[in-house]
Amino acid sequence: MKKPTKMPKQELAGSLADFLCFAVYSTNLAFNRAYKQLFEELGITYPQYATLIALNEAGDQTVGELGDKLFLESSTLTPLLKRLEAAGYVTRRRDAEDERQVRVSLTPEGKAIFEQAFCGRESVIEATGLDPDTFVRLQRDLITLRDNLLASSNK
Amino acid sequence: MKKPTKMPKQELAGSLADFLCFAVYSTNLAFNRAYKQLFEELGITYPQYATLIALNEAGDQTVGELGDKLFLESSTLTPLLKRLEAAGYVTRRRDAEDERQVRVSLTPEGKAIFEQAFCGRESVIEATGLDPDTFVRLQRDLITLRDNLLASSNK
DNA sequence: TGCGATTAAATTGCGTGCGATCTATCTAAA
DNA sequence: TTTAGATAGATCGCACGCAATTTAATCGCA
Repeated sequence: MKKPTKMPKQELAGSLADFLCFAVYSTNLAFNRAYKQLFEELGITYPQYATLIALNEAGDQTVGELGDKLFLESSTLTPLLKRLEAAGYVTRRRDAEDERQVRVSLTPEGKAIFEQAFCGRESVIEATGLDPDTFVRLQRDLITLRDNLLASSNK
Repeated sequence: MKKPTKMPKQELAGSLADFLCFAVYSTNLAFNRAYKQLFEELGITYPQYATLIALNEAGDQTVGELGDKLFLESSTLTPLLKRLEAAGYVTRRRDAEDERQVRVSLTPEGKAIFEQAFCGRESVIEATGLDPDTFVRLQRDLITLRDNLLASSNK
């Protein structure tokens, strides 16, 4: 947590352009649109791709562990994982040790899709028009912001 | 558009933490959660609040103009505006000059809700834990990123 | 004036995203 | 051992968000 400096009052204007949350919101929409064509060709969606990244990163995880990494609830993940399973990209099975948990892992087909999307994303990265320093700084600041927001909303 | 410098290859790792799009995506989820309680108390949602900001900013706009500001399609805005109308926060009426267009404006009740949310958001801004310089820089970089992405996806 | 092309919004279908709730399983204390 | 509580996923209902399509109004040009 950086110093919790209070924003000066004159920053509190009422225009959309003054809202940091709107900058994040609209940039997220823009990323969705930028990636749309790539994902459509592969037959997956943006959050499904994030799930494949998480699975490729660590393999064999429970729904809860995936949710922690992706910041999603089981009510979101369960249907998403069932769609990935129906597409043949992941497997879901009850853990033998603890039947409450469901373990998810990538199939070879899922790994192939992940790698195709991973290669394709380079053109999107170039489309950001950011120099590497800005890219890295932006990423770091966003993650700090995210974690501060989550920490405060879990008070 | 800044210089379109190519990202160095070694930045292309496969972990969620390396994806700028995931940083934006998850920060957006975090903002949603941070604002949730405030909006719930007021009986609106996060995108509805963005719509109220846009309406307060300029008043009396068509659905298309709102969509341009909010980066949303009519298929998203029409139901959202109907819900705001049902709640009594906006009015929708066909333009007399051009009956294809629908003009939307804030009611006094809508303006009151906007102002209550506007005051309440200060605590969320403090929860970001960002110093003002970082806050401003982040906002500027995000908007540049967003506009570059949108420009490239409209090729 | 007539009529095809264009435009604005609405509708439809599908995939998130979440709170609330439900079910099945596991844990722990009496 | 029994059973109350906790835990992990799944289900349900609702609100986005968009592509594709439809409907209604306007425009353009002969």
